[in-house]
Amino acid sequence: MRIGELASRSGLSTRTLRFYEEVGLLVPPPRTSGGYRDYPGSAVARLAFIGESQRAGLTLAEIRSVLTLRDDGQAPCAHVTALIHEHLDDIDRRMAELAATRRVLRTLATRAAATDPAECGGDDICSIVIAGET
Amino acid sequence: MRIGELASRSGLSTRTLRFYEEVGLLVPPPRTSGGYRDYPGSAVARLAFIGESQRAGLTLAEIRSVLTLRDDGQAPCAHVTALIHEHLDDIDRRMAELAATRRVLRTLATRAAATDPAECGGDDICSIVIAGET
DNA sequence: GTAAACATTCCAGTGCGCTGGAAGGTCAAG
DNA sequence: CTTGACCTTCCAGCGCACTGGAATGTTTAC
Repeated sequence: MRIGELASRSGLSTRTLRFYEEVGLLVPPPRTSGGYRDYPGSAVARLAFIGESQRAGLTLAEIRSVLTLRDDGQAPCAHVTALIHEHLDDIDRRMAELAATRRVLRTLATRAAATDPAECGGDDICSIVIAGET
Repeated sequence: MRIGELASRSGLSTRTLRFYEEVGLLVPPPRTSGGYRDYPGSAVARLAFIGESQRAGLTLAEIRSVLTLRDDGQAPCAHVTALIHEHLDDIDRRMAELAATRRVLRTLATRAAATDPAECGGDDICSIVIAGET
């Protein structure tokens, strides 16, 4: 199948497919006599795997590492399991960071609600963000 | 004060300070006879404001927009309040996304725990990520 | 007088996942 | 035979917040 068909079957652009080849996610397929890429049917499943892995938050580099193992004939189970747990930890960290930022913003929102714009204009830049000694 | 002193007082690098000037967060200060930047004391408070705004999750472009209002003599209260609420919404969206990704990963972790590496090796790439018809 | 610490400018790169344009070659339908 | 859809390569940029190096100039301390 040519790149356009693979694109519409996978929901990706032809540009993205060529990019995936460039970064090693897709094995360079054989070419037709005219020089067109000629993908095997299995490319669709490979792209589905890539998409699912992305939805799980894996980076392209990590996905490539899994695919490379597979292409070398090795079972990637252990590697995949490790990646999953790394990402769970990562997500927990990021959620904690977001929660902290959210607390900061909530404080500012409260302060904003209590601020009279008329009295805003002291020496500081913005008494909502950095509270003055009021 | 010269750039090195401002850097150590603010905890930023001299590179970052020059970068901040380049992107319009710092007003270009006067220069000494030797061509060195000569910052007013108020630059410290300005950088504190920038830092606090960043901790609240504002982008440098947004922070600049607040500072520009201030530099033009206008009270940025209303603008700041709007930014705060935009970011709160943004954070809620991102936390929901992270939670969704986390659910995907939890599913994969469960599947990984139930996967026997010995039987991994079918036609698919990884039965943890995309479950086969087991 | 000389060395070290500090400053200047300019250009360019980082990571991530694409996306865009230009200039051209190939193939099927009419 | 021409049109138009499809394909090719190459180079370049996005957004974000910096960071790095090179080559050079200034100030301070001894």
